[in-house]
Amino acid sequence: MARITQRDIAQLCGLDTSTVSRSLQGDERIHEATRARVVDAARRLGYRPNLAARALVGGRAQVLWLVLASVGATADWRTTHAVTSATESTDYDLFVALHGNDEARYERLLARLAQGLVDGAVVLPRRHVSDERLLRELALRDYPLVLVDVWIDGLPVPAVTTDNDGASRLLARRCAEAGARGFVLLYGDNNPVVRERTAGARAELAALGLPWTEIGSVDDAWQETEPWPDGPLAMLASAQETVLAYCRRNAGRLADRRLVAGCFDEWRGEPSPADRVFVAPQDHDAIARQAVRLLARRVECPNEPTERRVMVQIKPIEEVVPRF
Amino acid sequence: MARITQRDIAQLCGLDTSTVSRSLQGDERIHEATRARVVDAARRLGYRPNLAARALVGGRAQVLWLVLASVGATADWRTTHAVTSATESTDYDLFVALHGNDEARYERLLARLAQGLVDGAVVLPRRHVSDERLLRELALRDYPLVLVDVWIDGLPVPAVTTDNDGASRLLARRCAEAGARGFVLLYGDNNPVVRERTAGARAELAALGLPWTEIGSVDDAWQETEPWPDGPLAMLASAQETVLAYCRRNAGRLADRRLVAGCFDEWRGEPSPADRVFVAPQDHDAIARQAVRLLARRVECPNEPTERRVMVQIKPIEEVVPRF
DNA sequence: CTGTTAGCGCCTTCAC
DNA sequence: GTGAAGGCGCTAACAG
Repeated sequence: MARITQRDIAQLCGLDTSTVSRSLQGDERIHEATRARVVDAARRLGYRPNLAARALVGGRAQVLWLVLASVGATADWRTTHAVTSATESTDYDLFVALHGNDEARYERLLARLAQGLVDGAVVLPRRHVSDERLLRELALRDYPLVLVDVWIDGLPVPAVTTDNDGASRLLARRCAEAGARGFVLLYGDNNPVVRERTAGARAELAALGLPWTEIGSVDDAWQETEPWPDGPLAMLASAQETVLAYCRRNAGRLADRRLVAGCFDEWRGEPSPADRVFVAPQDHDAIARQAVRLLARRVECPNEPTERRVMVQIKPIEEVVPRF
Repeated sequence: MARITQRDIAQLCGLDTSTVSRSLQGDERIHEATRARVVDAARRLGYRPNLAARALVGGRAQVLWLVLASVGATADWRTTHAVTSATESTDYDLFVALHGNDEARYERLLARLAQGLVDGAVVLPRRHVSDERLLRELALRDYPLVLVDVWIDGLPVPAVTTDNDGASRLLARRCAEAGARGFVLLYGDNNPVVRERTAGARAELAALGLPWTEIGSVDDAWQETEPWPDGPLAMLASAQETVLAYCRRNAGRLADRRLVAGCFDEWRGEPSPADRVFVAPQDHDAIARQAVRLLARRVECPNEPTERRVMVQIKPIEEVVPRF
């Protein structure tokens, strides 16, 4: 695999390598005939520019990474494809770096970021992170990073996420409009995202004057400090699974009440204990586009101050008809 | 993001950059004290080697790619994770390059391969390939490539695949042992893999003296040139879906016969028209390991002749109990 | 319009 | 044991 370099072309054409370089870049100043000769020779020789050399001199590799644990879950590969597509329209190439939640692999990957072959990274943070030392270190160096879907409190890295507050309010309102008279909030408080969803629902329900209870774990039962008005009960959660698990655990109490359910992203059409089901579909494509846009800008204008958080609206809330 | 280079360390320590370079590589000849000083300074300054420079001088980037269309399908992300893990134990890092069956993206990706930032690639060929010009071109240059799961006739690139012939024979035999007296082979002939599976089953059934028919498309009905012996009928295919589709289309003819089914990889426990179901699980982990091993060797010993095809045995055939 | 020169960051002879 | 020098392939500033 004898590597063909610009020098080979230069020799063949009786030119200097710098002329070859300029010709290949389509430099205005080069005589059209010369350029044609060079380009032709390059093609004939099967010349491929050496990107390592280019990255070295340019200080840029025109490469972005998507760093995430794995691509098995639906949400993960959707994001993966969305980010890949979003990068299409830029001057960058995107590659996926998987760490499989393995500590060593994660460290190794992040270490590679600041080593000249990657200009920036979209990071899907691990769910149960104890120590984000490495991300923090990169952030300190102003290495271009963008988080998606989730953000990490205290980490000075921009994040592109759903407007969880707004989405949660919409979802609660739709359930109220469907007649719900009491609300069970199953978002939990494991991370900033679900806390924001809880807060949104809370605010909306307060405004509507409807009673609610917040459940930390699907195993907890809810309390009505004073009896709630008659009428359907709404269960709101991030995921379908949570709603179903809760209904299963509290089948007894729920047996004689009509139910409404609301969750994010999708309801996969399993038998449902709720009469009506509403879904708030996150706009993963838009999130990916924004993330890539933000990242590219951070790479190209490192000094420009950057938004700390970009909010993306959900797609219109859908009502799903569950199969029985 | 002022990049720290070996020169910074050299200045700080009052040494030459070459000494720094050697110290950082753990060169034997360097005075232990010097080495310690250098390593310490590097750590304090937050030095990260520039991999573009290293790739340039070394001619190697220590990077491998997995090139595939997408990671949505189960088989694809399984392979992705398997290849990622298999690379763990090598000196290479692996990144995933997705082309989404988009012609332009595919070309751009393959073009990048021979450009100094990637030492070799595991390629999961596209299913419906008209023109593998680019792969052929890379192969011609002896660029290190390895195909997995599938191979392409006439393409001089090593492939790591299941021993489809052997697997298919085993599957046929198990169905015969379960009492099947007639066989419908639904593998089709779209690609070399399924042709090999057809051939394997054919050979086994000939040896067992059992009758079979080969169906090109699930829409075709089968012919018994002379009536088959009484007893259960076996339907063999690469995927569960094919078996189910065929049974659906031929529900009438099959209604009064007992059925046995056999397929590759998995049977996802849907209601089944067959009493007994056998699955030949491909060993994706082993395939990935072999592929990475082969690729690494091709990168490191470019002149050494390479195996054209590596066959991996399936895992033991499983009987699945379908839910009704 | 094109050649000369210098340098990106690192590694590797070759000297001392 | 360490320094000096050269080069990997490419680009950019400066000449002419």
